Amino acid sequence: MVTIGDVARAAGVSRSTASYALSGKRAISAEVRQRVNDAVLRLGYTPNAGARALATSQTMVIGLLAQFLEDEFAPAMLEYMLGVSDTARELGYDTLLVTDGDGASALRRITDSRMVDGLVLLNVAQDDVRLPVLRAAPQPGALVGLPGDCSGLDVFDLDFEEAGRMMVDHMHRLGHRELILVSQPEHVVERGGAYVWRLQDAALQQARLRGVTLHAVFGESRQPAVGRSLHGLLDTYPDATGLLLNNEAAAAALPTVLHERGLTAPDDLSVIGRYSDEFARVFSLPYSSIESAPDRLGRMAVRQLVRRIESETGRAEPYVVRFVAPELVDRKSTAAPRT
Amino acid sequence: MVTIGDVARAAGVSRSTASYALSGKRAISAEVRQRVNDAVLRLGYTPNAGARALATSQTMVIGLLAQFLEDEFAPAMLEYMLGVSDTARELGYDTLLVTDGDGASALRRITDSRMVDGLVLLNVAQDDVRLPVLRAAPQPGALVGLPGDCSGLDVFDLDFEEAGRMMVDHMHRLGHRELILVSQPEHVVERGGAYVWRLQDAALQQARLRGVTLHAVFGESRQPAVGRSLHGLLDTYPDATGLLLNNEAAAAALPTVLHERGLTAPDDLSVIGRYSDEFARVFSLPYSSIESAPDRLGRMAVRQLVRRIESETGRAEPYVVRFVAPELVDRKSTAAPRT
DNA sequence: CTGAAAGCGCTTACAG
DNA sequence: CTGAAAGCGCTTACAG
Repeated sequence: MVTIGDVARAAGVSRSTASYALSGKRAISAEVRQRVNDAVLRLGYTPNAGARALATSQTMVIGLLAQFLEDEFAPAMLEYMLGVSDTARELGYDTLLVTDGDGASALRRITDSRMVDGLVLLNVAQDDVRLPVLRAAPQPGALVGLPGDCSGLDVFDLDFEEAGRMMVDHMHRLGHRELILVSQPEHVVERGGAYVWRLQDAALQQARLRGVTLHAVFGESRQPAVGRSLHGLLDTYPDATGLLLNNEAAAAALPTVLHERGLTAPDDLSVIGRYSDEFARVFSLPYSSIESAPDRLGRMAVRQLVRRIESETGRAEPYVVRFVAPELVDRKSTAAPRT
Repeated sequence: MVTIGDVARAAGVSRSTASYALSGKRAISAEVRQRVNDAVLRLGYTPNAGARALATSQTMVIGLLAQFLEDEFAPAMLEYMLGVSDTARELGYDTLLVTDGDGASALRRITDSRMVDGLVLLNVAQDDVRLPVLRAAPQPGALVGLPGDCSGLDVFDLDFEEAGRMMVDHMHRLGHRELILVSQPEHVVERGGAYVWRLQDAALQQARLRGVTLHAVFGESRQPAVGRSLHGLLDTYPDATGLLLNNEAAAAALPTVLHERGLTAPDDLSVIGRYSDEFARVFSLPYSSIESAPDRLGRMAVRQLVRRIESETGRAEPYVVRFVAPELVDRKSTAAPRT
């Protein structure tokens, strides 16, 4: 292994001078800088990450905690992960991916051992057991997903309340008076998936306001249950003319279900989902949707995290809770109801 | 930060004794061991990962290189990633996720700086530019995907040749005499996605052997092109009675396409894909498929990698190239052709 | 503008 | 069975 000592010797300078020449942290004569750079190239020197971390207390790694729970939809998670990983790299950080079932103890392991400079948590629950660990950690943390208690952390999420209202208003404006809202499975709610009820409660309230009947139900997230459950709903509420989906798995399953029933959107049924444009493409989903902006949320979380990591003042800045405004991407799956 | 020095002082022993008590690498009196353990618990000590890495030259991290290319299908990649990450954790390793566009220089960065003890590469191409870098690295590497040159590396992949033959034979046995094989986009082939032609060539040969007409074509991987291309194929080969898919995006788009044409599998068309059971569930795909076993391949790669990392003899063992035998998962999407 | 030295927090021969 | 010391490869005050 070639060390900075080798570089220094080859350049005929001391190790400290070699180090400073590379970091640029103090003035170095042009000639010495040149000799050091030449030596680096000639020997193929790269600083040892562990040694640097030990000396500087900076690892240049951020931890990404992603939980892949049985009843959650993995492909949706991937988009957040890539947003985080790509942004981290742009800002000079590598990403330690943690997918442990037990997120709290994994988090403790990573933070206590100083493997990372900061953390991004995905899929954050109302009363997330990882948060007390994260608050107690010496590293700053950023969340994608709104918990009950945001203290001491930066939080980024879609404005699910507004998304719920938008869905209802859009349908109401077209003339719909009876709608079905399919949320995530009840398990997700029980586990504290706050976005489920944030969207649902707002939608229900808006429906009351507009005089619209809204049947709010929990969906499923795995085949074949998700398909069966959609069939059941359409059987149960035959007069509903619009379908709102806050459930990626249900959205992915809907084309098949509609096909099996011989229905077409928007002729027979108007449909609005809540997922990203990328998700729509990947799953060939022809339904209008509220853009969930996973890449943007991942970027925002990492940017803020790195700001806190890198600046003294950043550490002390007040914590932020930032909501992305929902946007409706029109894919022509809604229309006036059949009369 | 609490260090092993703090633990040693609290336990009234030297730092080396504290270290040995924790590692168990030499005999320690029961009483001292007890005092050290108590101190660890009381102070909440966790070893500093960077310091340990520096002292031992072991990071207990493996690097996972995943390339998300524009014309490849991300959700399929996720399954491999989780197989790797979960297995790594079981074996005591964390996972550094690298998703850089430029895989070769990212790989060099990770290996030169000694951030990882070993590497798993996904999505390996015939003439993968990352392989020379990996071979030159001091850490061992394992591949998921078969390159042209396997020297110096452990390689794991699905037996795509056998998969191609199985698809053709299965259809032939049911009485089909004209089939369409939809592969990945031509870009994937040009970039060296060897599995595309490994399956295709074997399928073509088997078709000749059986007297079956096989139209082998490149598909697309993004909406809306993938749907249009499937429509085009069904228009071009109206007499084909069976469809073989070596293209996850095409499989995901097929339900919608068949719906739009008013076709049903297997009544109007027999279909076999090549994807995992998990993928079938996630995308609600009702088609029989050759199991691509991403989790198993990820596990195998990590197991072998860790064996090489951890044992002296493991380092020296001959390199392996191991193929997973394809299995056909029957979802009742094939039948005798309509006469 | 440059160098000698201390220190980051571990592990592990070397001594006893 | 235990301790004092060296060393892993860096960075960064401290001196000049």
